[in-house]
Amino acid sequence: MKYNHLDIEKKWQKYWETEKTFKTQEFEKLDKSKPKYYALDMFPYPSGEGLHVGHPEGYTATDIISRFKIMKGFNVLHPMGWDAFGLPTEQFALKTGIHPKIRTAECIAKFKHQLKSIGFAYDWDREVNTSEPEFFRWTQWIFLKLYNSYFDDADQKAKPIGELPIPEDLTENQRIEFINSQRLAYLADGPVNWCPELGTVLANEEVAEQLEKGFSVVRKNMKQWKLRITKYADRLLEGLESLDWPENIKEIQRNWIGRKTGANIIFRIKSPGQNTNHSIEVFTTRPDTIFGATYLVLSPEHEMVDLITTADRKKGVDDYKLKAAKKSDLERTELAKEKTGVFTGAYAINPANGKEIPVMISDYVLISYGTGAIMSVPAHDGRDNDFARIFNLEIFPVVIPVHLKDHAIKEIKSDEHGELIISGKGVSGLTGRDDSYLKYIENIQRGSEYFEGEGYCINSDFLNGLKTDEAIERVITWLEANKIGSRAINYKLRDWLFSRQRYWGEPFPILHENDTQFALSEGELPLELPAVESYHPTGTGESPLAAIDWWVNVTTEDGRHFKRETNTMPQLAGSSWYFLRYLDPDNNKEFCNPDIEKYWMPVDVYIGGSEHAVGHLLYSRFWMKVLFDLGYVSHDEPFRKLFNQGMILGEDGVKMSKSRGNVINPDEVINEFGADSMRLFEMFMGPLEATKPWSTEGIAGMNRFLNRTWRLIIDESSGEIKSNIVDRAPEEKELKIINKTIKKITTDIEDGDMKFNTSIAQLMIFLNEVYKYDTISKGIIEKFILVLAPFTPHICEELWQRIGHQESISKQPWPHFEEKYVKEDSVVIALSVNGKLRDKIEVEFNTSENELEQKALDNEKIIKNIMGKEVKRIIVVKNRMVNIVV
RNA sequence: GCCGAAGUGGUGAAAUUGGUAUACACGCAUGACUCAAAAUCAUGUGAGGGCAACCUCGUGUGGGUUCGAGUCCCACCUUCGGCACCA
Repeated sequence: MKYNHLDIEKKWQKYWETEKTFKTQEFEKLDKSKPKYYALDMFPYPSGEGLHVGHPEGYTATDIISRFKIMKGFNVLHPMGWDAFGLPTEQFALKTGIHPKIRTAECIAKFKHQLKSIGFAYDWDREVNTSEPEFFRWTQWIFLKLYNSYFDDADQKAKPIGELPIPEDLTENQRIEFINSQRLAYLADGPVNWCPELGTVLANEEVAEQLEKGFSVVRKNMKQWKLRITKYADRLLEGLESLDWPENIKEIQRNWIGRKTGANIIFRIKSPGQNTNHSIEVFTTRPDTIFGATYLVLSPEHEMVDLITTADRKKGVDDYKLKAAKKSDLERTELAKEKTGVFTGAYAINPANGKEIPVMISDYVLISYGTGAIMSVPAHDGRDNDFARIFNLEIFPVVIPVHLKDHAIKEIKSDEHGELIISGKGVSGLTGRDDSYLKYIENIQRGSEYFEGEGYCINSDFLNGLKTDEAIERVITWLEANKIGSRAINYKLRDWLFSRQRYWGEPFPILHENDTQFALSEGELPLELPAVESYHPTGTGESPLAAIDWWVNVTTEDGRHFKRETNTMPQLAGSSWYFLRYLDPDNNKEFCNPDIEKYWMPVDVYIGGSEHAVGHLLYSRFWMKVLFDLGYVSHDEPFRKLFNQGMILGEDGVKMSKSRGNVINPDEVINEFGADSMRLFEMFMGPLEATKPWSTEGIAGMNRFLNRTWRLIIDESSGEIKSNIVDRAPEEKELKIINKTIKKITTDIEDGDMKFNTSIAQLMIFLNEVYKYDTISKGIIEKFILVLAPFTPHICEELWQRIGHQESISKQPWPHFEEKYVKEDSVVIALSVNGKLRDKIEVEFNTSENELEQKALDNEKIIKNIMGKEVKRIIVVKNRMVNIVV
C-alpha cells in the first residue's frame, strides 16, 4: 500500500463533509465556558479563472491555526463565502449574454469545489453570498441606517436622524435640505471619476486598478450617493493604535486619512476696477511662514476666480480654466512636469505685513482639498518654488535651519541684513565667523535652494527668533485675535463615493419623487434586482436599471408617482460587513443577533492581501463604528489582528500572469502531488508575509517528506502498521525529540508570526531522527501525527485511523510538551581566542563558569593559540562559550 | 522626491534577539540497489590554500561601538512595497 494522495484526500474530504466535522455549533448549543477563536480569510471574488496558487496561501495559514485551536479546545469559527457582486461578471455578461446570476453560481461552484479539494476546515453551513437577496437585504438595511443617521460632532458619534437638532424658523424645504445635508448617506453633485469604457463612476481607490487595465478615467460632474466617512476620520485614525496590524498597513491608512493641522487665513483682495470687498481664505500647515507668502494661488475651479479677475485678464483666465477642465486627473497630476498658471490681475493683501501680492490661478492647486486656495511661500515649499521661478515671482526667506541660528545673529551684529533674529529663547552667543548664513539667504532669493524643514523665524517681525512650532502657535493666536484666521484641520480622506451605474450590485432602497428622496421601510427589503434581458449601459451615464420602466416607475395606491433609484452599490458594500453575517447566517429578523456578535467578535485573526489596505479594511472599520454608535454591535473595531500574506511569484521569479505563461494551476498541483503536499509547501517556502517564487522541485520535496512519513509508519506490502512501531514506554531520546517538536510547533502557531516554515523544518528533523531508530514507541508516533495534522490533515487522518483510532484526528486534544525533556542535558561550548573560534567541547548543562574557564585553559588547541601571549581577560557565558583575550 | 521594509551558499531560507553563521529543504556530486532507468538509501556540499592535522577569508559596501556584530550605531549602494502637486 503505497501513499496514494488521490484516494486518501478524496476519502477524508468526503468524510468531513458528511460528518460535518468542522461545523461550529449554533450559539445556543455552544459551550460558552470554552474560549472562542474567530479565524477569517478575506473572501474571494469568484472569477471565471478559478483559484490560483496565491489564494490557498493565506487560507492554509488560517486553516492551520483553526485546526490547532480546535485541538486546543477552543470554539472555533472558520467560515468562507463569496464577494459575488462585481464588475468582471457583468462585463462577462455583456460579452456572452449569460446572466450574471448564472455566471456567479457557476464560478462559485468551481471555487467551492477547488477549496474543498484542498481540505480546508470551513463550516460550509455558514457560507454567505453577497449577491443573494437574503444577504443584500441587510446590506440595504445598513444603508438605510446610514441614510437615517447623522454625526453628532460634539459627541463624535452617529445618532438617529430623529435626534438631529433642527434650527428653528426654517421653511419646510429648508428643513428637508438641512436634514439631507446631515445624513451619513447623501446625494451630492460634484466631480467624480467616470470610466467611459465601464460606463460607471469609480471610487478614488479603484481608479489606479482600472487605469492599469487600460481603461480611461475622466472627471465628470454627476449627482452621486456618498457616505460621510470623513466624519469618522479622527476615530479611524485613533482606532489604529489598539490594533495588532502590520505597521505598514496602519501607515498606509494614516496617509490615506492624511490628517494635517494648520490654519485657515483670510486675505483681503484688491482688484483694480472691481468691487474690492472680496476676500479669500487659504489653508496652510505652516502659518509661521506667512511673512514669506509672496502670492496666492487659486484652483481654476475656485468660485472667487470670476469675481476677482480684472477685465484685461479675463480672456487668459477663461482660456486657462477651459484647458484645466479638459485635462484628466492623470494629466493634472502624474504628468506634472512643468507647472502652468495665469495671473488674475487681482492682488491680495498679506495680513502680516500689508504687502500687495499677486493672485494667480493654477491647476496644481486642487479644489477638493482645504479651501481650494493657497498662500505661496516659494522660499519654503518646493511646489511654490517651482511656480515662482517659472513666473518670476518674489522669493522671500523667513525660516532658517537650526544650524544657521548663530550665524544669523552674527549678521545682525554686522548690521547688513537688518531685520533678523534679535530675540527668542535659548539664543546663545556667537560661534562661527563664516558666511554660511549669507550664502543661504542668497541661494534662497536666487531660487537655487528652498528649505522646507523646521527652524527659526527671520524677517518675520513679531515671530523673529521663534522656533517653528512656537511660531505656529504664536501666529494662530494672532490670527484669531485679529479675526483673520483660525486653527484648522484638514484631511486627505474624502467621502466614499457609493453609487455605480451598473446592474450587478445592490439596488438602493430609495424612491425619488421629483427631487425628493424617500427611503423604503425595512419591511420592504430586500429590494431585488429585476430580471432583465440586457445589461448594456444606457450610454447616458445612467445604470442599465434606468431602462427598465416597469421596475423604475412606482405608483402608490394614493396615486403618487415615484421613480426608483437606478444606481447600484459598489462591490465594497457587501464586503464591509460580511464577517458579521457568518456569525448568524440564517437570521431573518436581524443582520446578526447582538448576543452572538458580542460572543464572537472581534475577528481574532484576519489574513489576506495588502491590496485591501485602504479600501475594504477602511470601509469595514467605518461601518463597524457606525453600527457600534447606533447600538447594533458591541465592538467598534472588527479585526483585532490582521496579517498580509506575501505574493507567490512564478517559477521565473516574476509575477504570475497568463501572458507570461508562468501561472501555476492548483488543480494540477493537487492532482500530481496532493493537497497535503501543496499546503505543506506553501507554508515551507518561507515566512507568510514574504514574496517568494513557486518551485515545482520544492513541492516534490514536500511530497517526498510525506512519502517518508508514510513509509515510517505503514508497511507498504500489507498496508498495516509497521512491526517496528511498538506499543511500549518511550525512551529518553524519543521523549526529547518529540517534546522539542511539540514545543516548536505550539509556540510557532501561538506567537502569531506566521513562520510555519520553521515548524515544518522541525517536523522533518523529527522524521530524520526517528528513521535512525530500530523500533519506535507507538505513543511517540501518535503525537507526531497529531502535531503534523493541522498542516497535512488528510494523510494524518488516514495514519491515525490505520494506527487504530475510530475518531477523527481533528477532534483530538493537542499534545502537551514537558519542559524537562526540551532542555538539553549536555551543551556544546564554543572556545575562542580573541573572538575567533578555536575548538568546541561538550559539557554538562549548567556547568559552572569556573569549571568552563578551567576546561578552556586546559584545552590543547586553546593552549596552542595562547602560548607565549599574555592572557588579559577571560569572558565566560554559561552554556554558551568561553572567550580568552590575549 | 518623501515614507516604510529588506539585502545571508548555486536556490527557497534558518540563526535561542549581542555569544558556535548557513538549521530544514531544493539543486548538485559520488556511491549502493538495478541489465538499465526511475524511485529509494548512504555520504558530501560557503570560498580559497594544503598530502594532512590545519590555516585564511566570508552575512550588499565602507566605517564605528564591543572581549565578541548577520544582529547595535553612522554613511553609502541595490531591490521591493506605499504615497506623490493634499499646501
